[in-house]
Amino acid sequence: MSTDRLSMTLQALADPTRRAILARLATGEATVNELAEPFDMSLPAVSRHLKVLERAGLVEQGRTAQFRPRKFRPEPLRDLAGWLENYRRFWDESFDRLDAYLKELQKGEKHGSDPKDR
Amino acid sequence: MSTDRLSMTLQALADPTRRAILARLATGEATVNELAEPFDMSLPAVSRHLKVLERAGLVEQGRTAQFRPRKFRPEPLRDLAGWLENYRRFWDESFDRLDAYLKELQKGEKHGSDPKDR
DNA sequence: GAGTTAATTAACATACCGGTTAAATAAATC
DNA sequence: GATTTATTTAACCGGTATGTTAATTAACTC
Repeated sequence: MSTDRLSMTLQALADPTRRAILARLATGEATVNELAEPFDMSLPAVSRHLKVLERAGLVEQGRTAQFRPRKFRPEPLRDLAGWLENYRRFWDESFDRLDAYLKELQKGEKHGSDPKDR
Repeated sequence: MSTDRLSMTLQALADPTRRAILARLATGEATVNELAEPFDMSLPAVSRHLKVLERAGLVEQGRTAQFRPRKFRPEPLRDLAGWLENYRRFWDESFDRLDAYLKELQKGEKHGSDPKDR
């Protein structure tokens, strides 16, 4: 397997079980047992899927007592989205205007969004 | 390997050689020999990479004399981008405003963009 | 400290991936 | 029709992925 960041991310996501785990984690932290519950699969198998997601930087391991709660890390997805942008013009008809809008955002708001907006 | 569309797409993209091939094809059609040229790899190896990309629907095979020119198909990337959108809010600070803008686009322009714009 | 709960590691099996070289197929050219 | 050019298929190989069950580690609980 290729070991560059993007390849690892794509590889990690190329499995429905792992995408399901990620979707679950996007709703909040969870333990391995909780994550394994929906799947017809042994615990070690899930544990290994998690290791793949961790290697890709999509999941982070915490530690509380005998629990190792997992947490979702979106950064690799941001990078993947960035790579995908190179191809958006091939399918997105309104890409030109979207692109213009994004450039506008970037120009006028280098400081980021107002915290009270969230 | 998982055989659902999204998994196949991600699997296909999870290899730097295949991403390079795709990048090349995004600039226009090319034969297998042309595609293989930049790589330190046998022709059959490239041929098989192409088959993976084709299975994912990212590449289409043409036929002219003894040549089988390959063509880029962006649709699976559009779908992947769609999937990624579910997670954008996790990393994009300006997602709220972008989302608003996209909704605006969708509302006001159901007919698509003006052809003369392209 | 014995037992329970949470999770990983070890050992193993099967299948797939990505590369190789050699042979086969397909169409053009001499 | 023999040769050249383009490409795929076949046969093979080593490494890795994904699953299993059994054993181990780690921390809490009684």
